Amino acid sequence: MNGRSAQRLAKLQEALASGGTLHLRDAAELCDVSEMTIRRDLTTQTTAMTLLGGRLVMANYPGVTPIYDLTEQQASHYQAKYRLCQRVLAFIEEGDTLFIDCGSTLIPLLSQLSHFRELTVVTYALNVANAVAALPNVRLVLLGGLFYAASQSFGSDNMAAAIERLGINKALISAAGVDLERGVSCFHFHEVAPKQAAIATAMQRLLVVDASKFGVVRPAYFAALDDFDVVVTDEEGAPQLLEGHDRDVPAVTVA
Amino acid sequence: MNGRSAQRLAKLQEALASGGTLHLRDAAELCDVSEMTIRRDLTTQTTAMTLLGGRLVMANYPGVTPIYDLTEQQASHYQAKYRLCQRVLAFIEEGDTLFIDCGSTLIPLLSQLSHFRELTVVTYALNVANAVAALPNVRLVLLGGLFYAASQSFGSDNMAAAIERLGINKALISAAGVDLERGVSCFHFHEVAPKQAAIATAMQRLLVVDASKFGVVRPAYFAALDDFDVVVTDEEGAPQLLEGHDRDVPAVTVA
DNA sequence: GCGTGAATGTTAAAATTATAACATTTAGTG
DNA sequence: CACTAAATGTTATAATTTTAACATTCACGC
Repeated sequence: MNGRSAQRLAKLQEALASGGTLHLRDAAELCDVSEMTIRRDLTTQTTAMTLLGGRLVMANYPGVTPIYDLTEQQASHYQAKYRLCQRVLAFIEEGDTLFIDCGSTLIPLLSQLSHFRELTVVTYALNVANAVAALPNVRLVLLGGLFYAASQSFGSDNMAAAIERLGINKALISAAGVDLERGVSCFHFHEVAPKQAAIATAMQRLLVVDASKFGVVRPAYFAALDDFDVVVTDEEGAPQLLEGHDRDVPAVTVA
Repeated sequence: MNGRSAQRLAKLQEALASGGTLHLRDAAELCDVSEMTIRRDLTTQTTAMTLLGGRLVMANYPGVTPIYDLTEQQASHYQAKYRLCQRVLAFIEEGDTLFIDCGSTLIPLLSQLSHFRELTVVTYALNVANAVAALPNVRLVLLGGLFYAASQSFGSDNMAAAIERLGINKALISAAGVDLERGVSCFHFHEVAPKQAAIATAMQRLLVVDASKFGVVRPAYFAALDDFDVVVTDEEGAPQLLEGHDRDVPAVTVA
């Protein structure tokens, strides 16, 4: 509705672009208007900024993003994820070189890695890289390429080759679908190459999936179930789902 | 001092690790204690979390980090950076493939890129990648490798080769030191290869430095001043510093 | 079991932030 | 130049968050 309002917001957004927060007071001063005007700008226009306790922040930054505060249900859903990652943690040893897959499943694991003395993490996901970059005791190797926003990860021609050059100890792989007959699958085709390369090189292969993925098939197939050494999941019934079909199946660990 | 307190904070930190905020109310519920106890945990123990307007956030996340709110001086210092980037913006054209260097100099530029229809950004810096990842209209190519926390950037053997395979239109290079005689330098040696490769391949080379860098020499030399087509800087006196030494010097643009 | 001190809970007051209502200024028009 | 409407400022009030003080519970040694 108002050009000047948009200009102010743009100016403030520049100020925040490099990270940080701006107190409403300072924002008002910077634009030479009253605090109330900034408040109104924020409610009138659509903007990527939010007011959080009197401070202006970029709403789309990780660490602020879900202003959809974790409520009870989400908190309990988080509990499940957390337990899953706790179980994964038991497989990690001092000095390991871990391949960590994209997606949100393995994110809760990352901050736990601070308890080790020295680790190396190899990943092709931006959200994983950001979490690991904050850990001083973990060496981070990011496999770059073209960015795919949908999975917050990178893809490139020679990613498989790059992975195979690394001495990966344990591959932690996530999936969107796991079916005994039709194997393990994900949503995005560019994830297939890195996943397969990691499975091929790693000394130990862990599939980390919550139970909701069982019996589901997704567009991009990337492995058979018995390509994995261990399946880490979170439901009591899961082992039965996988066993007794007179097939080779990996050991199943329930969180 | 207290094990249970530390445990609670750890639990909360897990919850926040994947990004987002947690209302004090929910945090208290999650730990099954009163809000006051969480408050006390936060003040007693040293933690990476902060309370921001009643919400728990990871203090070390970009977008929250400098709780050292931008005050007046910082805001004016920001103004300088902002003007510098505004000047750079004038060189960018629709459809460009930009190489964007690491450091903080070019960060304010990135949110401005949303005004174009289509661009491609090539970088080896994590902070640049994060800012660009949020822009739907910009293709992001991140050159990966081993992460160097000091410069928030990646380094690898074949980075130069990877850069040379890309059709880079304009290289936006930053520096920590610029000296007419002793050339352009930076702090970290792993930055030399990507910078040089970008300078070698790009069709147009822009050196973006604020005036405080003139006359300064840093450990890692990476280019002569006349390797650049344009120098973008922010002080009136700068052009004179560079001209009249009967040498080839690039065009200088003052913000 | 009792006493002790740390940990936690509860409550009230202070400070801050958010909202709403109304006043004032500003830019544009006839 | 007066009129109008949008934009902005001002002020009061409500809601929320923070702080401080004091009460209660819990764990542990005697």
